Amino acid sequence: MLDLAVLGLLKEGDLHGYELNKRLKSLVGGYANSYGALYPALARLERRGWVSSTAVDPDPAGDEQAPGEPARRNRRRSTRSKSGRTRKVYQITEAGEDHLLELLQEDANNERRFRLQLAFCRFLTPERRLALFELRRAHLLSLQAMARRDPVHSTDPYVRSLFQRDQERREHDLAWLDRLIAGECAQRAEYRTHRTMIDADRSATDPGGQPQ
Amino acid sequence: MLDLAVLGLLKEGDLHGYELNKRLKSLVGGYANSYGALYPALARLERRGWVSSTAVDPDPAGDEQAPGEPARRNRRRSTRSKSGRTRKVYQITEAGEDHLLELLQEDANNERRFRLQLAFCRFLTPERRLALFELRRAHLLSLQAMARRDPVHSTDPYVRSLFQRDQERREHDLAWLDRLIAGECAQRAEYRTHRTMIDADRSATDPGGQPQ
DNA sequence: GGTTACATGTAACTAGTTACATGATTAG
DNA sequence: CTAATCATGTAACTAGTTACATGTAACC
Repeated sequence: MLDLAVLGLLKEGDLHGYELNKRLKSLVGGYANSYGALYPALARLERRGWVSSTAVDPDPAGDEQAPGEPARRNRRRSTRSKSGRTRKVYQITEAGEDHLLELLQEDANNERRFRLQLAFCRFLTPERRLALFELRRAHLLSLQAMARRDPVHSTDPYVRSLFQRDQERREHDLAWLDRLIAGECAQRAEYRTHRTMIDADRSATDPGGQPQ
Repeated sequence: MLDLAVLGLLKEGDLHGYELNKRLKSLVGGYANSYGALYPALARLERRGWVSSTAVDPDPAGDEQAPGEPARRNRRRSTRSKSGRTRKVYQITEAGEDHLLELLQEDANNERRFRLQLAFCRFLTPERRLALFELRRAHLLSLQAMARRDPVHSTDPYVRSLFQRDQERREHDLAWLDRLIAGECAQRAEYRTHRTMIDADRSATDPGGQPQ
């Protein structure tokens, strides 16, 4: 799961571990500053060839930075910015990008995973993205069906309140997902309309087109 | 976490592992039929003296059953009901009940744990129950504050949609919790009114009582 | 001169899943 | 007779947390 998050964040741009962790915290709702998971994950990703790393000196003789580097005099504050020690900046590899696309499509029966998949689903093709949403939708529907099949037996008010909240949450989630799906379809329709208009333009002599 | 769920369920009545797992499935939203976690947990709980177990033969020479046992002839279907093999029925011990009360009060910053705490919070005193709710409320408020402090930077529509859902969920959850808390306070007020009436009855000569 | 933030990492632990092994009983 | 359900368990794995170790540099 961390793999998905890390690869997704690295696809947006190169980062070092500490910075990755900060972004993870805001991305995953209430994620601990759990370096104990992140650094081993980065090492693993590198071993498997999905990311590569570059040691970056805080006081750089390094010249790998952007070509329009600020001049020497304000380096001490601007390029070093803040860095206690040498950082390891990670980049995603081509193999890593392929793997990311795989991770973005699997399952969707896991709340946390789907959250990450959604956060990076823009990297998928529209078709695969829609498939992901539909998969999640099917899962939510099956949960809802299960809940309806065997309703709460308990008479305890706290348990009943809990289960009612669950149901409201499921319904809210489904409505939200449906809006996302509708958005996808609208986009697709827009694209198709656009293409149709171009087609019509290209062959203005055509009389009917497709029915409906 | 399983400890909490198991002790809570056993406090309601003696159960064997297989049955426990079925109840867990409905209690914890979408819990796998994960015997690989349950049976080791039961063994651990027993080692620590929080539960004790009794082997129950499916074709009982056993006489531990309720005194009003149905007669011999329909035993083969009614008392055995369904049992492929010898079951191990677990009971909660006194030490286990103490431990359960501890588990019911710790933290509340964990979604899944709080779910279980709520499911069994009826075993707490009203004071401790209210304290639990307030703890959870404080946690939700801090999450909300955090989200407000650094809002979404991303312009990606999927990410934005995700974070908006998060906020709606937080608000819905808080409102729900507030209703629970209000319920607790109402109960307390009811009790106090009741007691006051009794007090007034007992000493009808008393003129003022406490102001307000 | 102490606290906070930057930066990387390890070890031990918590928590749960997946897959397997085994075997009895019951319903179709 | 075969599939499903009942019933208990183990082993290997996935996933993440907590606590520790280490050191720099900026902020007040």
